[in-house]
Amino acid sequence: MAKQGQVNDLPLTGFRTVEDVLIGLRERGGRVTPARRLLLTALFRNHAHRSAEELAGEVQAQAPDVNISTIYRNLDELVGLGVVDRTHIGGGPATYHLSSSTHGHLVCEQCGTMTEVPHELFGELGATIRERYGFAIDPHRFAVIGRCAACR
Amino acid sequence: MAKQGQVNDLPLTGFRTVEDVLIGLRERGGRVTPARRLLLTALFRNHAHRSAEELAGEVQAQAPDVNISTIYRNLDELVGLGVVDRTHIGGGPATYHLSSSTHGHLVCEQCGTMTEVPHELFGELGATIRERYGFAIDPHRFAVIGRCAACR
DNA sequence: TTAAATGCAAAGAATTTGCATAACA
DNA sequence: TGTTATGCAAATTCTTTGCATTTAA
Repeated sequence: MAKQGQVNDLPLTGFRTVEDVLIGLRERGGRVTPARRLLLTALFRNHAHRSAEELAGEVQAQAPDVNISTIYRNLDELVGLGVVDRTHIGGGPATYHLSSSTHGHLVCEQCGTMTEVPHELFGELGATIRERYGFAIDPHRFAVIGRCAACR
Repeated sequence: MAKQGQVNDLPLTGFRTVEDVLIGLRERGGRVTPARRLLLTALFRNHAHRSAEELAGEVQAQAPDVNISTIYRNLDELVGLGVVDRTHIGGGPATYHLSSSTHGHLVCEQCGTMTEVPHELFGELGATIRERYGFAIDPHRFAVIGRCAACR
């Protein structure tokens, strides 16, 4: 059984709206609460990377009583469901944003297999490279050469 | 003037041994202390990514009185000097390791220019990809396609 | 001698957890 | 009604900082 406050964490895919996610959540045994709806609304409002504290601020603008621990618990849940991506930057707080479906590729130099991986994986790298070298990664032509699990 | 406990932080390059770094440090107005020598010795012993706490443990095996705050202060200094790289993984503690000179490439899809960038930039990405997909990036064939500063 | 480095303790920031209460389904 | 979710406070983990003391040069 899942521990308290955590729904079945199989990936939740194909969502497009706040209500989509909430419905998926309910189908998995979770509950639709005001805090969850407000958090998702904040996340859907824009795709910027925001800290738990920033998201809490946005939620609290509507519902001042929502505690930051509730934000953390719900973010953990959404990360587990694949709805949200978490990124740890520098020494600062983790940032969260809706996971996107764009992707990069892992190309095996041995068998040529191409594995799609979520574009988010490269997000931080892309930002760093742009900053330091003025080099813009082409997200649609992003490929990494190496050896796949099968060939190793 | 640099604040207390911090030497001139221009990059310190071309070091190969613990003593190299210590000499460079002294030339910049820093001092050679037992704690620094032990920390560098630990870092040079292997290139694994280790947390401040793990490094403190190795130093304390020789000199039990060295405090973790001294480890943190010296690591900060070495990072500033370019001798050590710091990586923030997951939610856990930062990890440190000697900076290496190996590199990857940024290939411009327009002019074909190839820019070398320190391999460390890809370190975290490589670890993540290996973990999640079992895919091993070839560090010598790591190339990223995009558009260079000049062509943008 | 004197500025830099250290030890120690305390503060800080980010996140997690325990538990009683509230509220979805 | 029976869990699940929440609020609140306290605990944890990692890191930084203030200050008196020590020490390298």
